[in-house]
Amino acid sequence: MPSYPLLMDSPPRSRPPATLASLAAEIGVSRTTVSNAYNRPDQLSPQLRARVMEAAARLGYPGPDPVARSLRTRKAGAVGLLLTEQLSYAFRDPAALAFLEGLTLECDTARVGLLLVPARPGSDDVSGVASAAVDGFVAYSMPDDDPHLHAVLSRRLPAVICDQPALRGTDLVGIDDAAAAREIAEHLVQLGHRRIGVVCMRLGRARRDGPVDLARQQQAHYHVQRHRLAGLRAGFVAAGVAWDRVPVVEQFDHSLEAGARGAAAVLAMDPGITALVATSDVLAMGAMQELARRRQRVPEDVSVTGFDGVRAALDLELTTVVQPSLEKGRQAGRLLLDPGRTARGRRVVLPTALTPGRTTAPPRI
Amino acid sequence: MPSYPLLMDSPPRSRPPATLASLAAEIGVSRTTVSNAYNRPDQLSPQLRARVMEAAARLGYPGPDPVARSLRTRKAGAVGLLLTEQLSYAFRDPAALAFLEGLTLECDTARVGLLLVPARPGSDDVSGVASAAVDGFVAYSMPDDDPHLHAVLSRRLPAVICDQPALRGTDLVGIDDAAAAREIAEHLVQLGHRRIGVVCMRLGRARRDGPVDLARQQQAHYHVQRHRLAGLRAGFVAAGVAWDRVPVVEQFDHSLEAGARGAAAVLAMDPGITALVATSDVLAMGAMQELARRRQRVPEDVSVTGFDGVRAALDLELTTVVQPSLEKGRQAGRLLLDPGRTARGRRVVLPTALTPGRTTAPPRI
DNA sequence: TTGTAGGCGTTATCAA
DNA sequence: TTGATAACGCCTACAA
Repeated sequence: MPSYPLLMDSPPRSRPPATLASLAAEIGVSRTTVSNAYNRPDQLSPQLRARVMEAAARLGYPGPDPVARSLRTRKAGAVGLLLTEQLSYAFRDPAALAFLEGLTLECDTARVGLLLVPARPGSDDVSGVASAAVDGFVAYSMPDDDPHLHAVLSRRLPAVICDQPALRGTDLVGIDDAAAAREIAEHLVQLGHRRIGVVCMRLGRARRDGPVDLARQQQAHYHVQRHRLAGLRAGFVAAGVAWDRVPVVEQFDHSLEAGARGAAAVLAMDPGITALVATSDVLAMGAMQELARRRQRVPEDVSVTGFDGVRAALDLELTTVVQPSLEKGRQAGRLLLDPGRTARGRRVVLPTALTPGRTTAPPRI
Repeated sequence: MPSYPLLMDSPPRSRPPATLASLAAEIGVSRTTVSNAYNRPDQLSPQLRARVMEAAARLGYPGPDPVARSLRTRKAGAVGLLLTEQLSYAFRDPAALAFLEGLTLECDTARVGLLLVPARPGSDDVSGVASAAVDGFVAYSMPDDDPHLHAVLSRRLPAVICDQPALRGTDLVGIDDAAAAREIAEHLVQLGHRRIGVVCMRLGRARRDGPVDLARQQQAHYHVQRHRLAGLRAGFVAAGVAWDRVPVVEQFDHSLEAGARGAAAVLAMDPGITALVATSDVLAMGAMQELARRRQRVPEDVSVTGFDGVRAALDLELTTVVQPSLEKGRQAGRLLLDPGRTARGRRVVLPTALTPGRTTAPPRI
């Protein structure tokens, strides 16, 4: 990597950087006047203001320091976004991206920045949360035992939790995961499926891949997954399926590859399933790749369902539940940025729609 | 939207929020001691520290205020990212996403947050830049006349510019756009193409769609586009192509639809082209959709090329130039966060690779 | 229209 | 090991 220390054209670096006070002294006016020149131009004669600005340019004064201003006004002009994953990871999940897009939309109109706060799942270092200069937080899909989340809550700032977990005293945005999952179960039951398998996303902070027993399903720290599994179980049990015989496989990673691995694990546990339920579209699409490798046709040999309704899944005509991910982001932003924000504990539950595609059909024979 | 003002379980709101000073007074120690309890635990007897923390919990003191700390230490613990588009837009561009991913990777390891600073193309309101509490900025693909960019430069903070524009005194990360574009031209020339059309991205801040004359090509405020067009021109002119006969169509939006419209416009200007060059993969993929609608086969009837090497394009086996978008983000982050940062005006030029796919072939006849 | 002065909450420095 | 003091740079009543 070439590195040319080129000619500096930055202004005289000798003098200490100009401040509002030094600028005021320079032109022989008060600090108030300089402050007003920036924040209340109408409180000033145009000539005086021009003089101030001219001097500012001359001395290289970049305008009032945002940090000092924040300290004084008690406003940061930014909101923090807490993501469960290493930041770079979130950008790989289409549903998370849609959420982010919705949130930024609201931040744009409210004229506030969005601070991405890293929250590595393995790390208990919450300094990123503690040191974030923000007016509030949005927590996106965090497990209920995540220290970063609790660090957010202890900051005593406005907070909106999206998807999970359900905590008293903060605003919530989400969907009815259990009901939506149950619809999937009923759809498959109605088609005639009784022998199924499930691939779900991570249920806790620790890396773990493989079969999940009922206890772990019910104790999952990711409420979304817990509720989706509960919904599936309710739907299938109602149709007489013995849930303890249903292979449920957890995948820590959220990727096509993980979906493929999950499908393989499920098939190893019961090669005779007629339907494979995934708790996300990404996992479902990965599962379909695995089935293709095994020359199993979808839906003739095995039906497959997803969850989320991401673009790629809809293009594939995957049977899935469509949820308004972008709208979730918007609602989270609105709740947080709502100027008349007084009541806490508001809940926004967004609608979902079971969307049958071409990946589900009656079981063979 | 249901909205339940539920039971507040927030602690006593009567008292004014605790501060380091009030906490110190409460337990009868100095502020220094409390500060040390948080920042230099080893400078304290364990018992005293325990007493401090206990009192903090009791009074609901959330720890040192990040803004006040920033003011004192002159460190914000965050970097700002300036994007040319409404934030929500950037999340639709795979190359921008890859860049973002690379940048966040570096921010993660450096333990700093990333502040997304909105910079609407139409707006001249640079208050978002002026009020960003950050230690430095990364400007991603901004036009050279953008007021937000100049606001960044006048903040006198470390700044790294990615892709464009080339400005003395700041660090730069990019690729050799002209050379890469010229390779595309030479590839097509070698195949035998002499009658071509071009769809390019926006060349200025104002919305504009349609044919672009040479003057506008050479005055484009987006350096990347300017250099790519210059590279194409150089390559084709060298082969005897009369550039002023080549239809070049600008598209303000960056989407598949825009690519389709651009292709349509080019074909309207010269239905006899044998190759269509797009200055981004997204535009190229949109153009292919338009060609498909017209029952023009690629590459039999028309060859198509892109630029960027995004995943979807490579899956389609589009002939394109692959550039290391994620690596650009990393390099930008490194340059900015480099602790030994003294020299300005460093330049990092990353390699590109012309990657022939299945969308280019010799012209028919 | 302009100026005075106090304080926002913290940390660095130096002394005890 | 602990404490006193002085900034950090700004905003905003209030007064002139």
